[in-house]
Amino acid sequence: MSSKRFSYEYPHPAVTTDIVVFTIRDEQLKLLLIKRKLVPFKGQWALPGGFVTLNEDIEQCAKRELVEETGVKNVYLEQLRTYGDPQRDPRERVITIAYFALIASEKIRIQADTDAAAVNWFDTGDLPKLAFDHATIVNDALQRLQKKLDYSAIAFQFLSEEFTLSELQKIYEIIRGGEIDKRNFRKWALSLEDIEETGEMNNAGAHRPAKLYRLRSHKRVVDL
Amino acid sequence: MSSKRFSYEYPHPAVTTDIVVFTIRDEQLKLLLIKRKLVPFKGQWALPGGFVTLNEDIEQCAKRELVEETGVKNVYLEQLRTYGDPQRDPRERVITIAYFALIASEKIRIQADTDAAAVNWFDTGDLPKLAFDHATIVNDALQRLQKKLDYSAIAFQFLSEEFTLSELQKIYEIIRGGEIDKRNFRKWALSLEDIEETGEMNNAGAHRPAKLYRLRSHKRVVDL
DNA sequence: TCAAAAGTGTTTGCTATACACCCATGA
DNA sequence: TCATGGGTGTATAGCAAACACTTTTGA
Repeated sequence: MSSKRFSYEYPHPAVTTDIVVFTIRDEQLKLLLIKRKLVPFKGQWALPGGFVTLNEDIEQCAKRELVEETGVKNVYLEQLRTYGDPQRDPRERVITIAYFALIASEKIRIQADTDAAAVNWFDTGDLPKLAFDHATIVNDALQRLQKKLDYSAIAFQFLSEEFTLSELQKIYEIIRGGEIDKRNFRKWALSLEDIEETGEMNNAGAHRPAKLYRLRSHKRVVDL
Repeated sequence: MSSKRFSYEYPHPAVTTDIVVFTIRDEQLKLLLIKRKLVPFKGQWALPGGFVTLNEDIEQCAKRELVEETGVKNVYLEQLRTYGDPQRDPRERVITIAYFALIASEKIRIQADTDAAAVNWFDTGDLPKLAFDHATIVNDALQRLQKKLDYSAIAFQFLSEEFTLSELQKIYEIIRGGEIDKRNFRKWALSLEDIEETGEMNNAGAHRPAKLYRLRSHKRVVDL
């Protein structure tokens, strides 16, 4: 059988990565999905991802798949969890390492590519039926995102280098799903060690211009 | 080649689980290691673990390997992280899903088995040189353990069903690596929703007997 | 009666929350 | 001049930290 060239003494599962990419846009938390071009689950929406090749690191694989399938790059990426139910893929045993990615919406231009028939952003409150166990993965990612808001500076990943405090507050409100008092929020934000004024102002709209801020540590995720 | 019976169209990495098992004993945080019987790293100390078989869930695999190699069962187990550096195993591409386990020291009777030449508990402050990238994995597990102390009831996993507040305090002191004020600690512990007196006392030693407590939720890990 | 661990409250500072008005700009 | 979002301070309550002595038991 010339199509089965890779042989092992013991059975080996296939290994993939899947990436849960979030952004914030139109005042909503959005999730990036692709429409599958191939079986199984052909035509259904799924997380971008794909098989780990033999000589690439798994994080590299996640980044590569993301570029290949959606055109998205330069994201904040962290490992979420590995899913290994023996039945999770109807083809063969596939273990997937899920990643969790955040990106500022201005940095993106998505485009469907080789393995995807379409790529789109979905409101996290209104997702289509997902292929495989991707609904579970998305749930876990949402929980992780919410928890991490409280003890890390992860929210800054949704903003560009320079941002106003109102923009930052909006991020927290959208992800937490509730209003936050403006004065208390600003007091808290300004007490963070690694936030600083740029000196510039954001003149946008018929209202008082807002001061611009940046992270001193250049958008690294910092434990608070 | 009769020894290579498993063939695939694309290369598949091997997948293992490795388990970082902690306990507390002799007032020290201890880690369970096995001495490798086989190459590579024959004779070196390593985390217990082994290959995922085709039809078992990865968590099942971790539990099975733990029993097989060390005789340890009924542990608290959670997934830590997946490690996939292409060079981490000299034999072939091996991706490992690391787990993180805690057990009360009284519940254990360890014993070396098929794949291990020896099994032993090591002080986490004084570990031998470890095989593969296991030193990295252990470090990650230690960090996770310390962080989780603050926002979960994970420390109870080190105790048996019934325990005294002094025993509980000791756990926190050992893992944090510092003394804690007794009155403040008790105030905090007793304010936890799911701790309750058993009514029994612990008459041990030439001193005042201590009240015994238990967790209402029977030692589930609860977010605080 | 001594040694050894169990048990017990109050004060103080910090941090989170609640809350309402003036400011600067463009249209 | 008006609509829009930007910007600011104080009072209160709840939580974390500091701190020392009495109690009960077995040897």
